[in-house]
Amino acid sequence: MRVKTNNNTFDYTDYFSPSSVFAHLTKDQKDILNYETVCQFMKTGTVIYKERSKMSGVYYVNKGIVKMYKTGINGKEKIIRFAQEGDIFGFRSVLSKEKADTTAKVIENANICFINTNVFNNFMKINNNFSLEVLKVSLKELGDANKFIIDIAQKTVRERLAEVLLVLRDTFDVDEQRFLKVYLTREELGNLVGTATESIIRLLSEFKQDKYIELNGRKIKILKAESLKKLAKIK
Amino acid sequence: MRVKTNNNTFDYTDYFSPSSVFAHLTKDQKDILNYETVCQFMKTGTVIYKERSKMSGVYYVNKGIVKMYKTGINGKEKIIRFAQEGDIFGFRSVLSKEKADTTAKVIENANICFINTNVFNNFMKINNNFSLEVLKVSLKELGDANKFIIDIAQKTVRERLAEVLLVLRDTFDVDEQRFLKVYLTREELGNLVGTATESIIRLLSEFKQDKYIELNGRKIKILKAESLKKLAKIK
DNA sequence: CGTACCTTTGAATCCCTTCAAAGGTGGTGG
DNA sequence: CCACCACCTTTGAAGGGATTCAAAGGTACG
Repeated sequence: MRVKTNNNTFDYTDYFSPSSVFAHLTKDQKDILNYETVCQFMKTGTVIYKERSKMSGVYYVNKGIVKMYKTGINGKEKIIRFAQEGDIFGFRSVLSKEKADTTAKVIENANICFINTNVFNNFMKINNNFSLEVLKVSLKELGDANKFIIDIAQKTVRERLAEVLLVLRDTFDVDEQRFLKVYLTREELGNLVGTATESIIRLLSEFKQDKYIELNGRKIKILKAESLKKLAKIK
Repeated sequence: MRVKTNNNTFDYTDYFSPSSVFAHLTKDQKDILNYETVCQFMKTGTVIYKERSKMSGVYYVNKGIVKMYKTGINGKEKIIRFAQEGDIFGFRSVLSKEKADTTAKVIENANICFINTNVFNNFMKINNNFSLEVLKVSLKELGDANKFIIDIAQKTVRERLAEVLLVLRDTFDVDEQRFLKVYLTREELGNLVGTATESIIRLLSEFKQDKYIELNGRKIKILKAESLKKLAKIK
């Protein structure tokens, strides 16, 4: 893939992650993909695309973390999902030929690749294995969304926060000191759980007092996963 | 398709709706599908499959309405979506090879068809047009789910009910007297909106007093769609 | 070293749930 | 055809979880 350098030239570097959907392309198709893909460094806070914008292609996370969120009443955001190394995003809009229904924003310095709609759609058309793999990704997202709907509809904020912490651990893993490898502001946690920032703060400090978690600024360490699981009422 | 009769023999009847995903099969594939499909009358209340059951195929609604719901805390249900004439359901679990994540229950006398996993998966494998069409359906469901998540996270129950009424009208249309063509119990409306039955009752009677809607038992007529839209804060 | 943003705590308010109880409706079987 | 039972609808009242507003303290980064 082509990676933009500071002086606007290109370097040709790594291939796509073997766990990404692109692993299911043929050798020739991978070559085309690598040639057609343009990657770019983006620092935390960069907006990749906005809700209701027209999409001209799909994105691939080569490195870093991106949050996808929808803006609701009073400009309050709801984080729908994250994309990290090896994930693609933006394909829902491209495939359904609709405008973006979320905003994508970098929350950890990232290297983001862009794949043109034509290139992507062509792969979808000519490579059934590939399109089935993309289908799998969207089914996974659909399953997650369904699960979240019942959680937010029926669980308390406390239960949802406990569950979100466990999900974050499974999604982003932990570092050597067992801190979650994703650093969210209290507000972002609220936007993820679907509650007010203040509620997150109160509950986090409650979890800390109960020794379920350890806090260090935005870094969170889960101490008692089992207790959180019970609290979250996870079956 | 084969339709089971009372004395356990089969009648061969109608083809699939031209608006269904199966319209994208080839003539030969349609013949196979029609031969392999078994349809059956099911009356209101019939459970087609339960959450966590192993799926052996996908379903097609030839007639009637089916609700898909998840059971949460205290056995309280959350309706995730409906399937009506021409819709397929159960494919998420079949394709992702997972157990069902919802229960499917008939809420209006229905004729439901069953298509074996092998048959369905084979079509997915050999007919790219077809699999892209199934992808489209799941993308639609994903878009709806994402939209619902922000609604339930940020809107009040009143706003959500107003929106749900409008969505029901768009989904099921109205009869000659302009009543919604779907009859839900107050409890089901609650399970759809994500609130208590009593809240639905209070709000419906409020909407009625405000002349936004007309009620006749379970039949609902929307009188002022624009007012409901404004109330629902729909962009 | 100052500004912008994030975090924390307190207090008041409210939307919604829950519990309880009564009234209504529809369908089934005698 | 009517009675009875199961289920659904309605209304009232109390209680609580969560939001909102406000204000102060903390932190990071240019």
